[in-house]
Amino acid sequence: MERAVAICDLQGLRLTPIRRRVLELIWRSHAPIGAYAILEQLARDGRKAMPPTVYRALEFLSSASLVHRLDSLNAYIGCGDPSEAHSGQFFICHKCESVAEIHDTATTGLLAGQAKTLGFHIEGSHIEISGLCNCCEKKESLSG
Amino acid sequence: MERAVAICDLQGLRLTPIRRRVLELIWRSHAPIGAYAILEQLARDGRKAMPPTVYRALEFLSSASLVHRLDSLNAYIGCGDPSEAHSGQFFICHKCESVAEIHDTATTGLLAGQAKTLGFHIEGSHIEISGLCNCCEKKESLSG
DNA sequence: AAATGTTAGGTTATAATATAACAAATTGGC
DNA sequence: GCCAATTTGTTATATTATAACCTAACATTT
Repeated sequence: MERAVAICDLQGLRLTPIRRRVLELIWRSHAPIGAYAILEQLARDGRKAMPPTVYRALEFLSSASLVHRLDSLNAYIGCGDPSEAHSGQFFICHKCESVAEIHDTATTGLLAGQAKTLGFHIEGSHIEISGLCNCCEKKESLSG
Repeated sequence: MERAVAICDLQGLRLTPIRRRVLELIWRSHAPIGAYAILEQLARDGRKAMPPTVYRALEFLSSASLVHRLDSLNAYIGCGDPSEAHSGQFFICHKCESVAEIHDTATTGLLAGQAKTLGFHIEGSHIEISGLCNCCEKKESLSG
């Protein structure tokens, strides 16, 4: 959290109480969390927040690269390394919902090469891979 | 379309009239098309289809690899090469909505390597890259 | 042909996700 | 304090997706 504050300060961004609270909730969740789940949590705080409040906070946090939206899940996770450029690879376990985020420049590079061939100008290379994490796969092979 | 029919026959899948019609509509659209847009088209045909009808057809076509769902758009496109394994890279222009689909085994291989390091078992490697296509980027640079 | 099982489609209702539009409040600079 | 800009509140609604249950079509066996 301190890092998040520092990052915002550095860039002149305002990490207001709501935004900060949403960021905390995302970090505390061990799995990707959806907008309406965040809304429920805020309601427990006593805040009577409405959807736009949450979506605005999420948009702010996304554009500050403090969280990532996982399109395949309609859900959000904290960014493992906000200092990195905005291009990562996400390995999402569809069983336990854990997510591993890596930043592999070789992959990004290959895609950049393909893009060049196509004449395509990449703006955001964000990759979601679905499968089973190590732990869940072991469980599968036991039961199967 | 003939290919689609052939592929289904080969695998014992039933490309019923509705499924076939949905597939046609997806192919005729030059951009990714959403479920409710398909629904409207079906309505113009005179069919009074309801959402589940469309979603079922889409699920069938997806699992037969005849179409791909683009999570970042909540929309569908025809698969450029249904004979390929189910792992492609999609370069999506956020201006004109065109999509280029490629199957780069090098990229898939790199990700497989990363997955191995993580102990992750990949089940579907479907990559969506956002940016500007060649054509739209040129237009941008003229106006900017 | 009748009985049966399986797959596909129809129908109703509702869940889940996301945004538009406008009003009010807060913040930071002057 | 006052202005302008940004942030948040509020109401309403748009968009996307599925649950649950029923009927129809078709295939296989009897």
